[in-house]
Amino acid sequence: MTRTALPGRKKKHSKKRDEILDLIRSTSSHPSARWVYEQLKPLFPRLSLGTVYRNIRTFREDGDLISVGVVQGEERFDGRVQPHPHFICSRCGKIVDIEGSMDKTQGMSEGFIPPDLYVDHRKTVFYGLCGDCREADEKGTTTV
Amino acid sequence: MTRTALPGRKKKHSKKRDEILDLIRSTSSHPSARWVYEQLKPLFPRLSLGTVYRNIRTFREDGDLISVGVVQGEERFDGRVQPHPHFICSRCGKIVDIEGSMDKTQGMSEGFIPPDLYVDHRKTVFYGLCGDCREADEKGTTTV
DNA sequence: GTCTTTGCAAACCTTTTGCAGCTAT
DNA sequence: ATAGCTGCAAAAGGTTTGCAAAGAC
Repeated sequence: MTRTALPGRKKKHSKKRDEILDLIRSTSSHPSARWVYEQLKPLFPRLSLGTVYRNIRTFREDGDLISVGVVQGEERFDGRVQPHPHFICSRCGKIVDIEGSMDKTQGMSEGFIPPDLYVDHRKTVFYGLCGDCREADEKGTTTV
Repeated sequence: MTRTALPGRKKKHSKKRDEILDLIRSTSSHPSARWVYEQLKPLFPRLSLGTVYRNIRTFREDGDLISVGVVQGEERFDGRVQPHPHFICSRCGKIVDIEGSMDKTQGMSEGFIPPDLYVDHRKTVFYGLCGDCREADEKGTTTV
């Protein structure tokens, strides 16, 4: 699902669009739209935030990226599209990829899912404190 | 965590606050703040949306409810606070509780979580189509 | 030339907040 | 009387959208 391009949609090439996807794919920071915008703005002084939002939306519809979720009010994305768990720091919002296969289809048909529900995929997110925030906690130097 | 009441906070009794929590606890619809507001507005004509938001925030800080996540732009809550998986319909946003213990601490220390990350809890969400939306799909009568 | 993409700004929506008045203790 | 709570309206902050200009084919 979400793989079908809209019937009459034929894309034209766009440098900015390419850069947006490349950037998201090249980072492991699980960026927000604003972060992408801020990174690319120096390269493309005429870039606008709306363009970033529009392209990210299209990428998601096309399956070129996935949404990790909304963290502290901002939606965060991941260019690594194969399902995998994430860790999110409850304090600073940092997102870390977790290695593991627990997000595969396995475990989906174990019987506790009502039969009228069609499951397409699952997301697993671990919450807690990242190293930096835990250190700050121990020192009492609350950073965030 | 999120169980500690703020140092100098002593609550006074409030009928509206009680009703808000009771309502959230009594439904399995995993409501949004607005839904709660709309349900209670007839009972309390002077209820304001801000009050609902304020109380829900406090409940979450006190561990009286949990956030399931942001679905179609709205945050959704659950009065069933013990960890359990959820199913979210990608089309209509319906949320269903899933029975299972996969959200317990088990699986958290299986080695694939970097040691500097302190994991407090995890969330598992299944995505797909609920029965109604799947039916609509089959009939071609797209409802949502 | 046609259709897509973009910049810009306004609009949208959910959530938060300031403040004055009200309520519980 | 003193704190906490609420209504109201405004503000905030992220995301979407309308439209005209620019770009791709």
